[in-house]
Amino acid sequence: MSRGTTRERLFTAAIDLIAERGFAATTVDRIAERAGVAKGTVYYNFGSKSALFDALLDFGITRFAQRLRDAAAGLPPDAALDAVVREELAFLAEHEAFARLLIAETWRQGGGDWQHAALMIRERVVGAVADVLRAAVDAGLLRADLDVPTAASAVFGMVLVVGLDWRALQPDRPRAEVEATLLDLLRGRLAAV
Amino acid sequence: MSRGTTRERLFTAAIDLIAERGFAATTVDRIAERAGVAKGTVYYNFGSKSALFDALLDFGITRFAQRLRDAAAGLPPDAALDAVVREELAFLAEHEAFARLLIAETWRQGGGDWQHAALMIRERVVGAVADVLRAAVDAGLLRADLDVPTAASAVFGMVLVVGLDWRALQPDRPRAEVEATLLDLLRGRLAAV
Amino acid sequence: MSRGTTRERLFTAAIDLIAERGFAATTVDRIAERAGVAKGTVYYNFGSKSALFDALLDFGITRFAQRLRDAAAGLPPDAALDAVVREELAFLAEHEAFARLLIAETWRQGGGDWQHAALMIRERVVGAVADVLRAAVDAGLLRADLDVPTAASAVFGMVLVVGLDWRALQPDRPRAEVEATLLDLLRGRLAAV
Amino acid sequence: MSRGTTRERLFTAAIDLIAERGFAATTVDRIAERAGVAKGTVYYNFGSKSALFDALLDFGITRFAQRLRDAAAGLPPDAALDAVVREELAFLAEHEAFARLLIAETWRQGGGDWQHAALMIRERVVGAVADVLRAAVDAGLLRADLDVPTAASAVFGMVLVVGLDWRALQPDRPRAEVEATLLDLLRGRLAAV
DNA sequence: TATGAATGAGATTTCATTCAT
DNA sequence: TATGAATGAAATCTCATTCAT
Repeated sequence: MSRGTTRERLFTAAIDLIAERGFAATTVDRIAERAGVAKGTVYYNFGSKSALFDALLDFGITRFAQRLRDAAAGLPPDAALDAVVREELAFLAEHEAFARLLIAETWRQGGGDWQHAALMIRERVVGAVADVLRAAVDAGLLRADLDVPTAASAVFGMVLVVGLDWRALQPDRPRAEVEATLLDLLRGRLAAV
Repeated sequence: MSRGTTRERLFTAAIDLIAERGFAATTVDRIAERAGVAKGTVYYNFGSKSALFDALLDFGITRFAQRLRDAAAGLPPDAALDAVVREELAFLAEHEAFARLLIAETWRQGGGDWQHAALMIRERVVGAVADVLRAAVDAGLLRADLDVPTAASAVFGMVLVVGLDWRALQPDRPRAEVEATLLDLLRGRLAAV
Repeated sequence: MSRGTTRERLFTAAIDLIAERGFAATTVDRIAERAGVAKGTVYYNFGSKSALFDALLDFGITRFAQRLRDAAAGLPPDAALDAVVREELAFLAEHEAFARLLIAETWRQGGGDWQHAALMIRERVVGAVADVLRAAVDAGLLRADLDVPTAASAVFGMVLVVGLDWRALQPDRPRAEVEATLLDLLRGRLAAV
Repeated sequence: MSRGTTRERLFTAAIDLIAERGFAATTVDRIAERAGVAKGTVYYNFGSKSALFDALLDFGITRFAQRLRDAAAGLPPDAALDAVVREELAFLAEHEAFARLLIAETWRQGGGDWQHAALMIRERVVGAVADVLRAAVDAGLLRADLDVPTAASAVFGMVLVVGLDWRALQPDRPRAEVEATLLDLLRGRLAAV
């Protein structure tokens, strides 16, 4: 089996398991078992459990950010914002396990390497949202004095939490409904009249 | 040292450590060490590591929910929504470690005990937000067909993520600025004109 | 069981086993088994396998050096030299396992902590021999220009190697005979006439 | 690359590493890495880690013993003893890593394979010293009742320990000085007058 | 002749829990 | 009410060896 294939199998297995139980509670034994390889293979490929986690986080974040950028590419600013929100929700639904992992392992403090991971999230995923907001500001669609980083964080967080709650509490609900509520909220269309 | 004092010291120590490393990665040894007591004392007072965590979560959530309810109490619906957002942000700033713990340990699945904890969050904290939204709908301030649970989740999540990013990335920024951006976003005041 | 007792039992067990197989080939499992304690107890008391080894080396060297000093104490320089040689041989016979460990694990290079251990040997055990030689020089019994450190190293090494070969190859030979050959060699009494 | 070259590169790498860390603590991975070949190449050439070690020990000991015999060949007994000591010291200086390996891995017991290696040392290297001593006894230069095996062990050990201490502690000291002290000690020329 | 990904047995280490004091 | 030495199950990690290429 090629090295690449093995690494991907381990990624998939690890994402699922870490999402379910968390990083610390997921054993290398189980990751190897689910990937269908020997335990030593994890260490041959990644060196340590936490190196596997780092690689996996990097892999997932890169894909996530790229998805958001691709969704917005070429659209006018107002449509781009809707597209980014839609795409984030779609990604969460598709990669629910990774989303759980992201929210559970990201907001750490002090723990050395985790700080680094947290910054990666901000820079790459939230950054994609911020870029769209900034383009909307430049196009005159949003207030010129908008606090873009905070707004990007707010949009990203709102969709993330709503997405996870949706999957956890009402998984049978159609995505369109959840999406509509989010877009209404975002566009200020909550008022009664 | 009184029992109450010992328990409180253990609470504080556990919150800090779990916020830093996560529940599974926090050892009873370190909790006891930071609290300045012997390891056996943890077991004498709480019986087990997870019982300590449950007690701590219950304690924190009760306070958090009560703060949100108190903030909204007696206010007209529109002012109540602002007040709840303000209070959530204030609580996050005051109890940053607990907030990190909350976001890190809540969205788990399959873990058995964790499901229970997750529901407690939803029912008690997000419930406080939902109550305010429902009152606004009843008062005709918000659309009658508003998806209240989703909106509550969105509001709670937006503030939570923005609050943690604020503390992590720009701790010196005045709370008023962050608050203003959040309220504008919530009230649909982002449009350029 | 008191902590002191447990540590001593682990020392004894570890010295025997490391002498037989070497440090790296001796498992913590076997050390614990021979000491009659659980494996975790080794870690509770010493923190790591190599910390146990360091403690054990320090313990053994301290005893060894003290035995040599005590043997020479109060004797005139010429008798002191004989006494030190006799005592070194006696110690090797009594603590054969520790002697094997000493010779096997001491002359390492580069490996970080081992350098430190090697210096301890030199400073404390060989130092005891050097002190006796220096006293003999001062008393006019040995050449004033004697290279004391090298001579001390030579005397120590000669007795060490002879002692280990004796135990390994001819364990039934009386110590007196081996001792006599060593003292003759040392005193320059090998010549035919 | 020829087979001979590969084997030599592996010898050199293994000697250095085993001298630094010991046999058990030296991994086949590191040997291959330092030799600049793939791990499988070690197995292709030697079949196993211990076979590599055996071959290396045999190679080194053969050379060592031969050097001692060559140095003594054709000399009168008294000059031969000096020559053997000088040559041993020279060999240690040239092949310091091998000497460390020798002293570290020789005095084991119970290890099964090691017993064999230990006997090889005794028979071949110390045997060369013993032969010279026996010739001196036969020539009437040394006491007829000299315990030749013990004396050979003593001479070999003295030079070995002094040589390693010299390289480890005072590598810049000229060999002639160390040599002179050893020969004086051996010839009983330590007395003050 | 050489490679290096994969293995799995066995090593070191961790840590929640117990219990005698 | 509190302690901390001891435990042992279960975790992480190592590494000699194999084998398809």
